[in-house]
This record gives sequence, C-alpha cells and structure tokens, in this order.
Amino acid sequence: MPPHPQTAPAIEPASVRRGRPSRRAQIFEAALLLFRSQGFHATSLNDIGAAAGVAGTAVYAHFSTKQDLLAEAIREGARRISDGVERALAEEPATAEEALEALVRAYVRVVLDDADTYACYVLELRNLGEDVRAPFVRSERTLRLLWRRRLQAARPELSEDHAQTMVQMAIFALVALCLHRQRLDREELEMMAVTQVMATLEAPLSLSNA
Amino acid sequence: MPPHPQTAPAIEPASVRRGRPSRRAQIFEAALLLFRSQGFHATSLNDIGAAAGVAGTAVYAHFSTKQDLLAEAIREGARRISDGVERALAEEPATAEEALEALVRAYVRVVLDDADTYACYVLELRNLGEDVRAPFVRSERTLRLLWRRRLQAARPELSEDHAQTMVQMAIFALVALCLHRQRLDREELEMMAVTQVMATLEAPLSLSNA
DNA sequence: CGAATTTCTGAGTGCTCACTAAGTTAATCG
DNA sequence: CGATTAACTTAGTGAGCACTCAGAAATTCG
Repeated sequence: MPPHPQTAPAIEPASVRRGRPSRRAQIFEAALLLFRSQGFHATSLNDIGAAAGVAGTAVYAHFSTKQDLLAEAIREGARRISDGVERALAEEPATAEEALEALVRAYVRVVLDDADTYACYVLELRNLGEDVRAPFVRSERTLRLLWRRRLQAARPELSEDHAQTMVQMAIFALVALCLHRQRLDREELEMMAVTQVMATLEAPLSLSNA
Repeated sequence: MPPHPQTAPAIEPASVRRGRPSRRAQIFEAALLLFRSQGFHATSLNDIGAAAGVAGTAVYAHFSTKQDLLAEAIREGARRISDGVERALAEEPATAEEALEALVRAYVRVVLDDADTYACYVLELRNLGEDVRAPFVRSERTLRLLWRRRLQAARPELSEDHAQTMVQMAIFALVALCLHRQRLDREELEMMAVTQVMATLEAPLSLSNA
C-alpha cells in the first residue's frame, strides 16, 4: 500500500482534488529532473529533498531507496513508450509503410511530450542494478524487434543486420529531440521528425550492394 | 612535463619501441573503457588500477586527479572529431552536397573507428566540472554550426531552426553506431551510415510547409 | 478534543571513495 | 656499481554519501 500524501483523507486527498501535487509526486518530479540533468550518481538525496522542499531523509517516507526512485522513473519512461506503441499497434494500417510510420509517430510523440522522462530512461537505465535493469533491457529489445519487423515488412530486400542498424540509427535520431531543447514548435517538430526518420528508413541502400 | 613511463630511457622508452604500451597508456585505456561501460561516477580508482594491473593509487603517478583522467579521455574524443573534420574541410569539394557528404563521412569514420572514445565523449562530458567542460561545449556548438552551414548551403530553403534540428538528429543517428555494437562489417557500415544520414538531410520537408 | 497514524526533522552510523604520506622496489645513468 | 629518480604499494585521512533512528509536528478520524 502506497503511503498517503500529506493532506490526504481516506479516498481522494484534498490536495489532489485541488490540483496540488502530492508530496510523493513532488519528490518524484524533482528526482526525475535532477537525474536527467546531473545524472543519478551526481544527485544526492539532499539535492532531491531540497528540490522538493523537504529534508533529504523525508524521501524515505515515500520511497524505499534511491535506486527505487530511479527505478520508478525508468518504469515511467518504459510505460509511456509502451503505451504509445500499444496505441500505434491498435491502428491496423493498410500498408506496411503506414504501419512503420505509425510506429515512428508513436515514438516521436513520446519523445516530444515526455522529453525529460524519456531522456532519463535513455541516459540513466545503466545505473539501475542488474536485476532491476534486465526486464527493461528485454522489453527494449522487443521494441527494436518490432521496429525491425515493420521495416522489413515495408522493405523485404533488407537483411536483418541492415534493418537492425537502421532501426538503431532511427531511434537515436529521435533521442536527440529529447536531449536538446528545440526551438521549433511542437506540431512542426512532430511532422518534421516523422518525415526525417521515414526518409532514413526508406532510403535506398548504396549502389554497391548485391 | 609529463611523467615518464616505467621503463623509459631519456627520449624514447624501450617499452614503446617494442610496441608494449606504457603504463600511462594502459591506465588511460582502462579508464576509458570503464568510464564508457559503467560511467564516470560508478568507476573507482581501484577499478581503474585493477584493470591496468596496478594498485589504485598508482594512477596518481601518471594523472593528477580522477577528473583529469576523464578530461584527458574527453579531450581525446574531441581531438579525433576535430582531426576528422579538419581533413574533411581540406577537401574543397565541388558542390554543396558533396561538402555536406564529406562532413557526414568524416563523422561516420570517427564514430566507427574510435567508437569507445567517442561514446565516452558523448556520454561522460556532463561529468566534467563546469570549467573544464565549457570549452568542449563551445567547440561542439561550433561543429554543429559548421554542419548547419553546409546543410543550408545545400538546401537554402531551410530555416535556421529546421536545419539545426535536422543536424542534431543526424549527429545522434551516428551516435547509435558507437553505443551499440553492430554486426555489419566496417566498410558496409560506413557506406550505409553515410547513405542513411544523407537521406535524412536531403529529405523534403513535409508538404504543409510554406 | 484526544488518539492514532503519517510525515518530517535532525542527529547520528557506517561505508565508500578520492586523495595523501611514507616508505619500498625498480629502473636509469654516470 | 652506486646514486638518483621515477614507479609503485600499503596504510592511512577526511569528506560525502545512503540510510537509520527517535522523536516532533502535522494530519486524520472517532
């Protein structure tokens, strides 16, 4: 059972009803931003507490360890990606190209809308303990496999290795969008990112190939 | 004046003549690989020493601080990129497109040939102290500006903001190549990476644009 | 209000780590 | 060889850190 926020009545805390985030949420948000900007190891519990307006040790009323806090942040990043992808999978597009583009668009949306969460996911996953990290690495691999399948469906001439490399390049191109702040507005950015990545994935291999 | 390696005579140490790396180089290499795989803060001086075959404190005979060791690694990454780019700049290509492609190819070569060094550069730059980091950040910005100029020369219709975003995506697509191990062979990878990135940079913007 | 529970604080505790000091080994050179 | 110097080791030292604990403050609920 999760601990209740500061001003919480039985079912729904007043603070939530009034739109004020619970202390737990404040701490989580502060930790996420600090992990994202400084890195996990460079962030102390006192940093986190200070950013959330409490003493460092108050964190332990809501999270069991610092690793647990990171795990929660990573879990959130993974959840948003898989939610986005799930929505893309539900679309049932007509052509293989449309299927690929739906996947690309799903990623772009997550990367743009949850930039800090996804950046933290990408940059800090390595700092999770082996046991906690493993399932995330697995699902990451599964998602790349999904990309590769859709890419190969659209371009049957690609070998597995080629497709795999192209997918990794495409996904990383998107990572750039959540790491650096862009000056274009949200809608234009989404359109452009989808276009650019699709161009990568649809580019013919160089002429010297069999 | 840098300290001399273990078996060093006045000018050129015997160990270098025989192809055995100096202790300093061993330590540097070990640190680079550990920083790259575990991250700066997760790597202790004992780790580094152990990987280089000495006690942790022996590192201090060759480097002044742990930060200094990281700074050297970062400096090496920056040096290789700027060397590669410099060679590309010397080419004086005929068209703007060829100029852009030369730049892309220079990056691809560095990323593929110095994968660990460049990965360390990208991932660990943030762990350098502000003062040491600043010049690297500046030269990074300068390089991105060079990309943007060449891209805009090839495609004058692009706005600064569009070109900037495209450049960031393109560079990050290349980062993927040094982070994950690819199964394609070196030559094919270079050709493919150049092709894919050029496709991104040459892709038309989506139709809804002015 | 009063009791129970949760949240929070401030003072620890023990551990890890970067770094130092002092002394030993090994290599160089006259 | 003997003297000098660099490289290395072992044993610290002090700081910072995650985390614990005991109690205070705040909140909930009868």
